[in-house]
Formats: sequence, C-alpha cells, structure tokens
Amino acid sequence: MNNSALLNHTSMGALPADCLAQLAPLQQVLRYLNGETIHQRGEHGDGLSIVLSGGVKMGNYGQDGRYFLSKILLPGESFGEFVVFAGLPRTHTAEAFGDTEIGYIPRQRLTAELERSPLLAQQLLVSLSTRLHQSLEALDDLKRLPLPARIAKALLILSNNRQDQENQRRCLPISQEQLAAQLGVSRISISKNIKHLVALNFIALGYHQITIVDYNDMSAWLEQQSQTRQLG
Amino acid sequence: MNNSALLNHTSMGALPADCLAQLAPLQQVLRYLNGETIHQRGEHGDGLSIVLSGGVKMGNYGQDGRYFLSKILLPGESFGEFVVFAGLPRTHTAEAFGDTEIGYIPRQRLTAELERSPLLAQQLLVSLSTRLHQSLEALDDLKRLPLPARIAKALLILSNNRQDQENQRRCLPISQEQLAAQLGVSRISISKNIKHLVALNFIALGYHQITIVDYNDMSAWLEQQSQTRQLG
DNA sequence: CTATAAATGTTAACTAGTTAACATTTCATT
DNA sequence: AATGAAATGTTAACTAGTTAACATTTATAG
Repeated sequence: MNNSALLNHTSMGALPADCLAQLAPLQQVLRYLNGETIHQRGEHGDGLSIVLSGGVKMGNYGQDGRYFLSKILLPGESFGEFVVFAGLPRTHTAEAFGDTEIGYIPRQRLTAELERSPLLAQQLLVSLSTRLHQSLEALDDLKRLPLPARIAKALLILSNNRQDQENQRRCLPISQEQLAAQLGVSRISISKNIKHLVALNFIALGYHQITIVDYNDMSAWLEQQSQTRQLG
Repeated sequence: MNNSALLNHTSMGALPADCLAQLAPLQQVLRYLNGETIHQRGEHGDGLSIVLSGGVKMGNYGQDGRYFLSKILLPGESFGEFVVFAGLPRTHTAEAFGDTEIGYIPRQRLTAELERSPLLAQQLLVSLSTRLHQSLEALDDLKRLPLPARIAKALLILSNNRQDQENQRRCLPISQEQLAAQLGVSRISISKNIKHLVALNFIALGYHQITIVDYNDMSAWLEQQSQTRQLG
C-alpha cells in the first residue's frame, strides 16, 4: 500500500456529495482489510456499493495468473450498478486497496428511493453515462493509439486528478511498474516507449516519479495523435 | 448494404417498447441516406438519439484511415446519453447503415420528462448499465482472451441475436471479413485462428457463412477459457 | 555507513499480430 | 457454360508487443 498518484485523484464519474448524503441512511457499512476480496468476477449481487473510505482495486486475473488492473475506485465512487439494474454478473474481481469501508444499499431500498427522488436518478444517470464514456474511450484508445500516446494520456489524466494543477510542470509519484499495470502492458514496453515522450521534452523520468515538463505541449501532441481522419 | 447477421439481432441494452412509445411524442424525426454521416467523433450535441429504422454504424478512423467498427445500432437502441447527461463529446463517428430514421429528443424535453416519470429513468438506468457492462466486458476480453476465444464469443453473441435458436446448430450469414472488422483484427488473423474452432468441431466454415455446429460445447469451452484464477 | 529492497535500463529470444501479394474457390449474371 | 466479383486460403516479410535474465541506480532501514 503506497501513497501513489492513484490515491490523490478526484474522479469523474463519482457521485456528488448531496447524493452521497441522501443515500447514507439507506446503506449498511461493510468493512474490509487491506487486500481482502470484496467480490469475484462472475458473482451476482443485489445491491449498489459506494466507497466510503479506502479504495477498491478492480481487475481480473488471466488464466496464467497475470493480473490486469482496470481501475482503482476511491471514496465517492460507486460500483455494482449493472448488478442492481440489469441483473448482470460482476465483470471484475474487487479487492480492498487499504483498509476500506463500503456503503451497501440493497436493491429494493435503492429503487424505492429512486421512485421518490428524480434528482437521485439524474445523478446516477450522469455517473453511469460518464463511466460509459470513459469505457468507450478506453476501448477506442486501445485499438487506435500507439503506446506512447496511451502513456501520455494516462499521465495527463493522472496529473489532472491531483491538486497541484497550478502550472505546466507536474510531478507524479508513480513507478513505471504501476503505469504498466494500469495500461496492461509490460514494464519493458513502458520503459522503451516512454523514451519517446522524454525525447519530445514532454516529461522527465525519476525514481518512482515522472514529471510532466510541459502539460500543454503534451496535450496538444496527444490531440494530434488522436485525430480522426475526416470523411469524404 | 447487405442483409447480414448484424441486421437480425435484438440487442440487449435497447429501450423497451413502452419506453419508446413514451418518448415518441417528444422527438423530432431526422432522416439520413445510407452512408450519410450523422455526427463525427469529438462533436458535442445536446440531445438523446434513438434509432427508429435502419441502423447506425458506430466506429472511428485511425490516422492511417483504417476503420474500426465499434457497433451497429439497430431500431430501439439509443445513443448520445453521455452527451446529454454529462456534456461529454461524441466518442464515435456515426454513419447511417441503410436509409435511417433517428428520433431526436432535445435535452430540456428529456430532463423534463425524467422529472415526471421515474419509470423512464429506471429504464434508462437499465439500458446504460447494460451497455457499461458490455463495454467493460469487451475491454476485459481484449486483454485477457486469446483470439480464438474472442472469435467464439463474437459468434455466440451473433447467434444469440438471431431468431433460429431452436437447436444446437445455428447458421450465421457473415463473412470472415465482417467478423474481422467487428473484432478489430485482420482477415488473415481470423482465417488462421478460426481454424482452432473448426478443429474443435465447434463450427463449420462456408462461403459468406459460418455454422455453429455445437452451441453448448463451444459455450462451455469459452467459459473455461474465460475462467479467472481463484485468489489465495 | 552499509546492507538490502525497490526501481530502472537493456539485451536477447520469442509470439501474435500486421500488410502485401497471389492463388483458389464460390456465387451470381448473363 | 462463361465471365467476373466476392470470399477464402496461404505464404513471406515485418512490427510491436511479450518473458527472461541480468546490470545498474536509488532510496531506506539498521
């Protein structure tokens, strides 16, 4: 458990404070120790979960045992929507990332509250559609962007989620190993491809640290890389 | 425009009939000719769109002009949720697949209706969470499943979306080229890897046609392939 | 200050995908 | 039956990733 860049972000897709307050009376609080399994891929559940404190590591293990990190959920973020609303099985195994408290709202209570509160429904729609957007983007990036661009994007997002956004230069306390896990590639690939970004003077490498030297330049470059061809 | 397997499915994630009926009075109908661009990736919009007739090809062009098909939306399916609810830009370029009618509901009208009708909100939540699930699964499959398994999954899904589900044997009128576009790989890779499935006696190949010889066996095999390792 | 752990750099051999090119098969039209 | 278009099979050269192995650098705990 380290205090990495992953910990300090305030995520898009999280539920707003008033929404959390509204849901608080409905939830039971479940506690997990660091590393404890919250649920496994493929299981069914019947409630909405909200991270109250700590974090939840969402990911899956391949047949060979290799781990693929999907996302680390932080306080204010929810999961299990499709389990509640569509009766679908868990897509990822969830493990506590640090000692963690989860607010668990059984389906019946949630749907009852939704009947009464259109605002709550709207906020859930915002959260869900934001996450659908992120997910579609990720899928698209995976197919269309070369690895250096995907690395750049990950770094920009990580830096956005931090407080020190005052200037161009931003320092991320993250190892290349962690970055590799996030992007689902090997550390060697990161090591090789991240040099492109260094050569372009966008970032500087350190020990367990990556510094974005020029945020705007890298953003502009990434924009260009992502550009779609115009249609006839 | 061909009457392929893609056309005959009834998609999970589509809005139910009563929901469509409820929305009908709110929408303006837009018409597009086959191949016409409906919107481009990156644009902003401010309404929810529903496919009324025809289809919508969602995909993007890479820098080299290569096309990546994401999904073909059929009547009853909606798009643009995250544009309406979260103000986010379009993730994919949309083109009419056959002559197509779209129901377009401006944001204000939609949110007003949502205030009044909790059921509508619920239905949208079901649709959105289903699609989030599909999207997360796709992302996961891409990383964790070998190509033969991904091909098998695509074929099983395509066959589920057809009417002739009476028996084990199911005939899909699809070319390997189309399959390749759907999975985002080359036709050569499909050709090579699909032989694994033939060797296992799950499918038989034809001209513009793939026959699932034993649905259950292939499902079971895929299940095994997808299996996650149990944690300590 | 030293020993150790964590992180990084780098090479080599391998794998799974890619494009390009061409032969063959199948179907539809005349 | 002949022709041409669409679909498929197959090879070869290439590319971008992989794992394994090992050297080096940096931080931290005694």
